[in-house]
Amino acid sequence: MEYNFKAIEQKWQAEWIKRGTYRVKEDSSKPKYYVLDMFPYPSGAGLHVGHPLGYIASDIFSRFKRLQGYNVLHPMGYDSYGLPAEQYAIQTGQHPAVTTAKNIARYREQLDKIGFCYDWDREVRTCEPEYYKWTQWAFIQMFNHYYDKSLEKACPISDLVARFEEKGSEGLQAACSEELTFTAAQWKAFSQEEQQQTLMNYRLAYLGDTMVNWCPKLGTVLANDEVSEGLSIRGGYPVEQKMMRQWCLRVSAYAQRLLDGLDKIDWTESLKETQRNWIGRSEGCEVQFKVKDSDMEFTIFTTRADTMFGVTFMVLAPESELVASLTTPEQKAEVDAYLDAVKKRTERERISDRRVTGVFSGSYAINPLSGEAVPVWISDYVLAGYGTGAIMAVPAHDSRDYAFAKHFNLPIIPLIEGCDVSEESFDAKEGIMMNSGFLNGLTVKEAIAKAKEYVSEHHLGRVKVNFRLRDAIFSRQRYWGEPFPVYYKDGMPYMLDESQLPLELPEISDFKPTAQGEPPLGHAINWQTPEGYPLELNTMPGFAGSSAYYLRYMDPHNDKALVSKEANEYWRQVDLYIGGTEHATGHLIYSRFWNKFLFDLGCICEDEPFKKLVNQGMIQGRSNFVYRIKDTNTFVTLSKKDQYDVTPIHVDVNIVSNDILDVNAFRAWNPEYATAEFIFEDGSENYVCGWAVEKMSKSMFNVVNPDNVVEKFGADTLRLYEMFLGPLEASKPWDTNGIDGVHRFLRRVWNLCAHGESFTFSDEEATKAELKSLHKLIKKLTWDIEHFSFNTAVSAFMICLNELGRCNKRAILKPFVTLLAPFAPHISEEIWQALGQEGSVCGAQWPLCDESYLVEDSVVYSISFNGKTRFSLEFPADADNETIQATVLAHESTQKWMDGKPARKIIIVPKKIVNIVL
RNA sequence: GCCCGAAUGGUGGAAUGGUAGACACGAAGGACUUAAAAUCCUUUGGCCAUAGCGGCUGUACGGGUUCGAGUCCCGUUUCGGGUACCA
Repeated sequence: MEYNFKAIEQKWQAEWIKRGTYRVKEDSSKPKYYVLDMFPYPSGAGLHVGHPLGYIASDIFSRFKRLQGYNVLHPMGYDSYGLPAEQYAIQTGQHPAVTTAKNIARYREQLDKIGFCYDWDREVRTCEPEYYKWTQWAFIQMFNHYYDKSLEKACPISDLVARFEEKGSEGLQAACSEELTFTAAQWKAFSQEEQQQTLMNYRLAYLGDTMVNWCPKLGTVLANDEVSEGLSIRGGYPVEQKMMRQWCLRVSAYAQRLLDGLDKIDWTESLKETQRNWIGRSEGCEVQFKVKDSDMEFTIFTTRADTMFGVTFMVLAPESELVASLTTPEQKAEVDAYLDAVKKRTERERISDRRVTGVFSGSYAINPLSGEAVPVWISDYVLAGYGTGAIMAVPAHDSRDYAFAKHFNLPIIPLIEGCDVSEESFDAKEGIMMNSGFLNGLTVKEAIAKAKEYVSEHHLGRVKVNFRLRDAIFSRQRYWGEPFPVYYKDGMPYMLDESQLPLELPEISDFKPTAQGEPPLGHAINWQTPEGYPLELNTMPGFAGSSAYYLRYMDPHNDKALVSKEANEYWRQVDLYIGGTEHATGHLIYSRFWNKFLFDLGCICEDEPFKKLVNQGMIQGRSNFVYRIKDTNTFVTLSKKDQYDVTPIHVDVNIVSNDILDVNAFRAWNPEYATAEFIFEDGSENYVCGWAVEKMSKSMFNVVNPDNVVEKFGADTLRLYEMFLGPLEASKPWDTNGIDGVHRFLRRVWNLCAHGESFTFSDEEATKAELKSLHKLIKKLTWDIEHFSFNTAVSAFMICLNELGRCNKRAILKPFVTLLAPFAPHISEEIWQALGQEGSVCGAQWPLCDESYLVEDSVVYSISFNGKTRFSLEFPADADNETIQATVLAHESTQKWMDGKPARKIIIVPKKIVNIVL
């Protein structure tokens, strides 16, 4: 009876569906555990072998927890709104809903073949109305709330209105776009429109004029995390800065809580650090500078208040509103020319070309500490969006200011004793202050504190904490996304009533912007409320649907709430989240924000969504090359390629096995190579290919599809092999060179049980040695799985099998297949059944380790001299240190090595080592 | 530039400060077989020795702590990831 993995896997996959093996219900009699994968965007290319890496790991973990008696929630779904489907629609005219459904079906088929234990009854798709109803609902809630900094939580906007009616803006501590001051009387005198505009300044979802990343090629704005180095992540098109009126989420209101929350969760330090940098808290102060010969003043932000005596000029961002008011008539022409030049440069040019540019505004500012007047410049090295869009420049102690000062010949005043600023600035925050009035003689740290104190006491400014984290731009000028539950009346936005949700995405046939430049929804017929008010034409971005999907899995069919209180209080939060690091500053920030907001509303009971997070590494492609001798159709094997003038050519990795080319398949691969000749390795008919690690992509012919692997070796082999490849978190190339090893392992397991045409098992009792191997395995596996060390776990099975030899005793095999079940569920089920066990191995009990089997009878000690091993001696396991010492010292080899000298020290450590120091 | 992370045989990779190279691939040799596949056995870091025992050396490089360092500390190099005028 052969190991017919194909038949076995089909049989059990069908059986699991029939039995509903993986269906899960809330069950208060069992402890719960929630294991989640980052749900995929179903792309047209299907899954490649890199995608299932994390899914396999989480599947093993889920099955393990289940065997340990936990009630495990392990769902899967699709992030099914997004740009690629829409780009494809523009190119081909195929409706995104159609291609998305097709892609999902393909993904499902591929996932099913791998034998995952998902509860598919809980599947969610972000593009379905029953799902995005709750995305829209959350948006309405954000619109109707503001963030109260004194209470450190979101509060209803009606509270804010009541407050304004009572005492205006006095004493208000709320997250806002700009600080406003008005009295209750003024508030009451505001027109309806003015009141609404004022409230917009505080809402957590607000319509704001902001600098956005505009991608002309995609015809939409993008969030900061959707742009990298001036190019869009999707498609790699250039992005430019543009002022637009957009829906935004006030994520920045939660900056401090997002930062503090990191200390409470079990994520890798590096990922937390990435988030900390992205949030970018910096403590400093705002200082007001008066403009010379004018009653104007402006505010700057600095973290180095100690360097105020070294300010030799000021710089404004070109986009700053101050530019217009501070530019003098004489300088106007020059400034306008500069602003024009800056505007023309794309983000990408600004990044690649770091030339120092700038222009003098004509105005001077008065240093509030020294009273001196310094020129105000305008330069694009100052960003409008951070701090106040204006800085004080201290060229001696800031490298950017230094470069600017050198370029424009501005003075540089050193402030720290002994520093040399003739070649470069001294940026370090250390040393003793000089040239700094009342700060002289203090260390930099002391000076920072003192200067801050001085500034606040003398009302020159205030202590301020700034964050780098920006509000999220939430509008996309695209079709394939959630419609906003928003309509406009007299130009003002209003939210639909909750009873009108979901607002379904209308059908359109043209996915391009309208002739008037409106988003594609402008093509929709009757896109208005029943009362005839026009609906919002933008749609929500990709991260909208993925920000709370983990909550929906808890209660996916509830049409009364995102998640019921009971379901949420049972499942609470994701215990283990597995996914890639690429979401560190996008999804993983937005989800935390969204979760904290819902927590503030009292909808959910946990403040953080993902308790533990594990990042799986990327699987890269391993490309193969053949070497064609120039101007011929002859190909030369790897070891001889240097003897010829050759061109390396990518060859499809699917016709290469262990780097050996299937030459017939190669001839058939491409008509061009039909008549190819080969120069083989010496003494064989083998053509050996070269290889390189590259990104997995179609153009490199290195994409490996999991279906092909399943077809050839079976799902159990794929699962084991992906884990065996190396540590889960490490990036590694896909390389099938070792897959025979794990496949052989499974066949050996099979062959233990299968003899001739049936299964035979021995009923004999297990020997002590067999039990020892088994319990060693139990102990190691339990530890390895809990620590996500799946590669060593797979090795542990192989070691155990080597030790067991040909043992086919039921007493050993039953626990063995239970242990194997999380890794290779299909073969485990088959053997479980053959053993005559009831039910499914998935419902069995994880075996417990009996440590007594692991106790050794005797222990071999290595005897070392000065740390170098010289010989070995065997002792009974219970021998005490004194006996060991005495025996070792009396041994003739010891006498030889000690050569009559007394030992200085004898160290016996619990690892079978005796070390003698001479 | 800044912040992380890594570096171990021909390859993927093991190793709570305690016999480095587990496990697997590949390779070499052998058994079985008409043959192939499959299976099984032996060897496999390097150098030296070899009838046999064995010896030396070795975890990117240079130092240090320690009885003992792949592991901890300091410095250097290389590679990978993140981020970038954030004042």
